[in-house]
Amino acid sequence: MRKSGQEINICYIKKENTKSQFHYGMKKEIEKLIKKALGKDFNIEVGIPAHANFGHYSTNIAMRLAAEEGKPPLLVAKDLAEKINFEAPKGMFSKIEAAPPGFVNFWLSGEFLQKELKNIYKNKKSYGEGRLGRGKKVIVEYSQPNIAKRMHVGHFRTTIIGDALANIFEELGYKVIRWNYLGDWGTQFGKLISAYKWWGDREAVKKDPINTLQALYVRFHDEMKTRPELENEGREEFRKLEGGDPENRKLWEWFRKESLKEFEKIYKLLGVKFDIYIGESFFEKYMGPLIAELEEKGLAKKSEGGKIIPLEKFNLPPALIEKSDGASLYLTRDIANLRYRLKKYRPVEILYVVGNEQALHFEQLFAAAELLGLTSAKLTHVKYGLVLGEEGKKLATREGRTVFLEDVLGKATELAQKIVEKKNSDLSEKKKKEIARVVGLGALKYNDLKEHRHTDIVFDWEKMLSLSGQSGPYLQYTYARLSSILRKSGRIGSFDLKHLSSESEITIQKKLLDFPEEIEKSAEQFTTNNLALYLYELANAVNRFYELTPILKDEDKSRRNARLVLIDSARNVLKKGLGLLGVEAPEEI
RNA sequence: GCCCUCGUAGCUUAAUGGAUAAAGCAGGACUCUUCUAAGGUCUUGAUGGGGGUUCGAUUCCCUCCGGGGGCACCA
Repeated sequence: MRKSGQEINICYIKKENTKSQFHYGMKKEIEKLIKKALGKDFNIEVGIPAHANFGHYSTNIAMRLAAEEGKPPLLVAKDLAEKINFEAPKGMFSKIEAAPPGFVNFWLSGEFLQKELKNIYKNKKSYGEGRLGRGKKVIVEYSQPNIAKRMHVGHFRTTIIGDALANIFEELGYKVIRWNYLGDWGTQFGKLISAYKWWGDREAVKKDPINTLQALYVRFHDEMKTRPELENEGREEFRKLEGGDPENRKLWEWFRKESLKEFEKIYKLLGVKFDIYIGESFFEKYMGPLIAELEEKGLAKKSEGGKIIPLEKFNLPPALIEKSDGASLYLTRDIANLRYRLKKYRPVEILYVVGNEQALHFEQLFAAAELLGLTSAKLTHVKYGLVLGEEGKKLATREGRTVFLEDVLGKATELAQKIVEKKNSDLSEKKKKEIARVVGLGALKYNDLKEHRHTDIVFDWEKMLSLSGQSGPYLQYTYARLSSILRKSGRIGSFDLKHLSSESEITIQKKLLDFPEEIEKSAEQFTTNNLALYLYELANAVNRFYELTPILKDEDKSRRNARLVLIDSARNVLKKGLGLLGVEAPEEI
């Protein structure tokens, strides 16, 4: 994989640009309303307060206006609240009030919430979809496994974060290109070829390709400790490979083919798909011309036997693009890759979902892109924290200190299987097995996606396999229970949503209304934790609701059906939201 | 040494510069004759230290302390 900084945009702005670019949903509506009431353009921000007694929505604009106009904030807020009340569509709010020190708080009316719920219910398939990405392409690069190495827990993060972000952008109407940039080129393959020539066994590789190859690689590094000359040998083999040596080429192709087969198996287990598998080797043919061009334009120069792009003006160390032996480097291939993508696909944005440890590489890449005028897309390094070993240190393949993805998946499924046996032993074996798979995988994915991607994760079996509390299975459980109620209810007949006036019912209605904005936020910030938390809060509100409110037994059919509409809508949002996170929602659990 | 990143409850984490810092786990007390107890209810408990900007700072700036990662012939 790309071994593994703050997102870096192409203009070399160091800070993440997280200003709103999509905007759809209630906040946007209220912002428009305030603008109208204000009668002037002002940077208006509407938020959702932390406490229910401060309203459904809130704005601090009065305090900023007060500072500008030199008036008491609360007075400005009161004045503004009055104006908005006048401008607001009839029946939209039940209350708009000014609160000290100068907030304006908004409460949606029951009537309005009911109207919105009806919309959500009627458009259940499309609810959450945005249009802002229409006609635009985004390339999301993620997973990036290395040929001849087993995928480990580190790959899990890039793969599921990338997959979720791709889903989220798609939901907003973008055409998303899911790109698996394979680590299939570089000195490591010289080392591997060298190792194979020393100790390789054709039959053993055939039988168990990746494990055998990986063992060879680890042995090579071990032996290098006592035989340092091996290092040069590895480099030489890579140089030969890059020069077109038939024997090395053939070995490389073989290793690559076998590796891809095994990767496919894992992706199938993970439920992840890619549109394009183009790895580093694809760009080999562009290396010579690219380096020549960089030199011609005066961007690159010789240094210490190799060739570098000086990047002082970006306050960065020089970027090495050609080694003294003439071999190309990771960065060189990435520059070629970027140019290729921009030309062929014309994306508006490219996301590189790669660990924090590669921050410098991407700073250098983006700086080089600017020098070359490759500025037609916004480039973002979507960084994530490392998966550290239990002792809090980096897991390294070279030393053989890793936890493999397959083992994690297996263990999660096994644990889920035990729990299904205990909780739902009367289900068929086939169903139990399927539930164990979905729940085990859901637990792993949710556990990761619920944390901010910048956070380092210390590998911990127990936490990874958590099946209760804020977890994937909790959401799946809620979904399955709602499904069960709706199965038993039969067709929902006529209903009157006016019945949905209890506190818990209003909480759910309001929560459903926030869904589109949560998706938008995820896309703006390239995060999944907000969406994961949102779904948990929705599920929690729903669990509290049906815990105390029997739905099917209700004699009042109109009220019964209204409640069914409510939980059916919640069920659909849960399903769609989980789907965006790449988590399946089972009908039974 | 330079750069990136993180520091919030016993543990793992949330919080566009806002109002009473939010959860989960673990601990304690309840809760299944009632649509799945993988649930629900109650409860203990926190912003590393020091400055600054601001009406308001977990958030921005400076500094110190601490963890993790990176710094031209690996990817």
